[in-house]
Amino acid sequence: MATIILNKKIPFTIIPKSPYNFDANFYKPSHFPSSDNVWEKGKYWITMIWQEHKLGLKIENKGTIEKPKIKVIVYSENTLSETFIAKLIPELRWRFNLDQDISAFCEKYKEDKILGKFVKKWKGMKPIAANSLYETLIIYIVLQNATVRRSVQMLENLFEMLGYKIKFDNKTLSVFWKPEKMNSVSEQELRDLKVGYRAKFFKNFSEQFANKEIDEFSLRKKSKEEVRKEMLKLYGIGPASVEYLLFEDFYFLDSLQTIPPWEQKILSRLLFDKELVSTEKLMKFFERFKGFEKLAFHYVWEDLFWRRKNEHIEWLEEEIRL
DNA sequence: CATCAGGGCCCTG
DNA sequence: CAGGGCCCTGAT
Repeated sequence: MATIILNKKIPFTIIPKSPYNFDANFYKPSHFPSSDNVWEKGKYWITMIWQEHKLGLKIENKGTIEKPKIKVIVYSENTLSETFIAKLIPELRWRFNLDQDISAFCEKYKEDKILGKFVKKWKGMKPIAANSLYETLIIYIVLQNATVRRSVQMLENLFEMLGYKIKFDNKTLSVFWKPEKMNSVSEQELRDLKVGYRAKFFKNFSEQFANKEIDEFSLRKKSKEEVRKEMLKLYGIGPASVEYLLFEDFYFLDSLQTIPPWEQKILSRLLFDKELVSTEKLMKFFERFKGFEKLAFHYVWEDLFWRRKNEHIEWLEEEIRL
């Protein structure tokens, strides 16, 4: 696959709502790595396919948590019009969750005996989608019933067959494909990429996206229960995936209905120092953060994975099967 | 070498 | 509502 070089660039500055924690938002250490994005402290690169254009985004932190400011450079192959950029900006504001106000949460729990230390450490951290809904669904499917290594392998195999490589700002990254493209290949061709039974899930929802039966933009305006209902209709999306979607992709901060087995094991150790605590008890633990149950979960969860970058946590390593 | 479970979900009974 | 099957892999 030939690498497409992106030479044209358009820079601009955008201001997120305060508090906004650049590094904790653009980089989620609990996520598995994907070649469509890369993070360094204060910097982030991601690819995007938007209105037929393959874009490279370089995003830099130029502010602070209290006074956030972000510099964006959009790289492209062809010159982009002003109207294109004008329409792109609101999408970036959504994808990187620049407008959601979480100051009430940070204020309320900064002295909390459980959450206080996490809020102090990660003030301004919130969910960000970064990818489109379609791309996120692909990621959630490769996550299912697989170890990290295999999830990475499946996604990279898919990139190789269906995606593109672009080079900008000295980074070579993958770009996702459009649903139409995945819909046009056979189930067997997908299976050859070692995605197993997931092939039929991919085919199924790629077709729905290609036929415009799913509209991400109207979903964003719907209530949590409506989104849940719509997403559960998708073949291959069940309770665990929907739980993640509601928070990470639709930004419902209170969405905590189920705790999947892997999360259950890790939270049991982390919060209760026990092998296995019932999901009911774990859910009850988060009840005190009314309206912010999942955001509270996120602070505790990501903090653990940030810690993992610097210290060796034996029991955690055993749960993260590579 | 064989067996098994894994960061679920679907389908059946 | 419980439980088997699904794909592929690495661990045992």
